[in-house]
Amino acid sequence: MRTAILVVDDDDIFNGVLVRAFARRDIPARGVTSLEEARAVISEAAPERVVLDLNLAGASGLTLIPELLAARQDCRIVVLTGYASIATAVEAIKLGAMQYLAKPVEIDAILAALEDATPEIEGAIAAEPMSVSRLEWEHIQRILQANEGNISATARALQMHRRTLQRKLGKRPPPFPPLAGGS
Amino acid sequence: MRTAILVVDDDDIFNGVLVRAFARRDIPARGVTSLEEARAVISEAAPERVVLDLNLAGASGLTLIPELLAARQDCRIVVLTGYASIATAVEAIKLGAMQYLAKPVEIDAILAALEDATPEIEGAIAAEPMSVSRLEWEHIQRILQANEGNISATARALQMHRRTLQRKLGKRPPPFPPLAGGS
DNA sequence: TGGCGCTGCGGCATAACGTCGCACCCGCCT
DNA sequence: AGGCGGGTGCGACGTTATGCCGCAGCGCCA
Repeated sequence: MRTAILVVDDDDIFNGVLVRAFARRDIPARGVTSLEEARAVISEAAPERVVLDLNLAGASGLTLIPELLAARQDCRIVVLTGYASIATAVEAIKLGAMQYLAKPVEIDAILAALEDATPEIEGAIAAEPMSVSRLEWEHIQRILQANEGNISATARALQMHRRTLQRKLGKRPPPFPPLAGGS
Repeated sequence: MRTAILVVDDDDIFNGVLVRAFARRDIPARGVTSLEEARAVISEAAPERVVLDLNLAGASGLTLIPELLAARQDCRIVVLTGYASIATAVEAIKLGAMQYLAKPVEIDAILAALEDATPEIEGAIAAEPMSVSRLEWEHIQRILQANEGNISATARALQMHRRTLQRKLGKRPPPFPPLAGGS
């Protein structure tokens, strides 16, 4: 028997929507909204399937991936975030996540990613180049990643004013030109 | 002894820039511009380090990743593309690439990704990343080039207002970052 | 306990941007 | 010829974003 799907997302509303959507499909699911709660659930009964949000009240959900896999090797993790960036996507997959999806996304895509381990190799290549704003966002995320989330250090590396970086980070990422949920 | 870095990119100019940049650092490198050439090199002497572009004259460089790893398990692959997307990034990492970077990118970032087997972040930070303005400028030039100098078309592709593009083009290029050959 | 660095945020002057409009040129079609 | 569509350059104006101050809170460490 499979354990319930663990939904980790600090957005109460979205979290609820997900859990109920799973419930409607007779899939047991449990939602938590913080790293602490998540850890508690893990130590209690390591989940087999997890939907993980990256922005958990400032903390990065990324850190949870190794813990999940340590608790259960065959744990299937799908990362789901409203602030999708290539940098964090690469990191998440490297850490062992199965899939990385950008919100908004349909429940079915999440389920598919959770169930389906087969990646289609013949991934289509994007037709359009990134917009300048998107490129900037990706670049910032990458450097921020390299600096372990240190905003001041990132601002210095980017030769950008710290205040400006803060403001940029506070905003939503620019729309991604090509496909998102695909795969 | 390490084999030369294999650069797979159908953009002759960028390919040349990369190979020369490596040469300037006394790093042996060999550039090829097609999947066929790449396969030839692989069967001849499986490279240890590879810089792989995704858009190879229509074909996806993604397919080369399994082949490279089959030829040499410890092959280090860095995917580099001008048409980055989260979907292909996820795919590339799943297939075994070490890093996924969006053009334009600094040579140092490529080298750092190639060398850094361990997530030792310190090394990566050492090299200064491009400033956002410089990154933007490089990107604009690239797309402008692709559109044969057509400003209106470039503005559309970049989802930027034509007036804004004009103003940006009218200004001098942003302060020079660390990057070598102007690509 | 004070110093140091990171963080978040308010405020303000200035620069950049989005948007509209205009004139001009060029190639094409009828 | 005239009309039409597309590209280019540029002025003007209101709206945003940015650079740069400053302040307070927090964790860290000698």
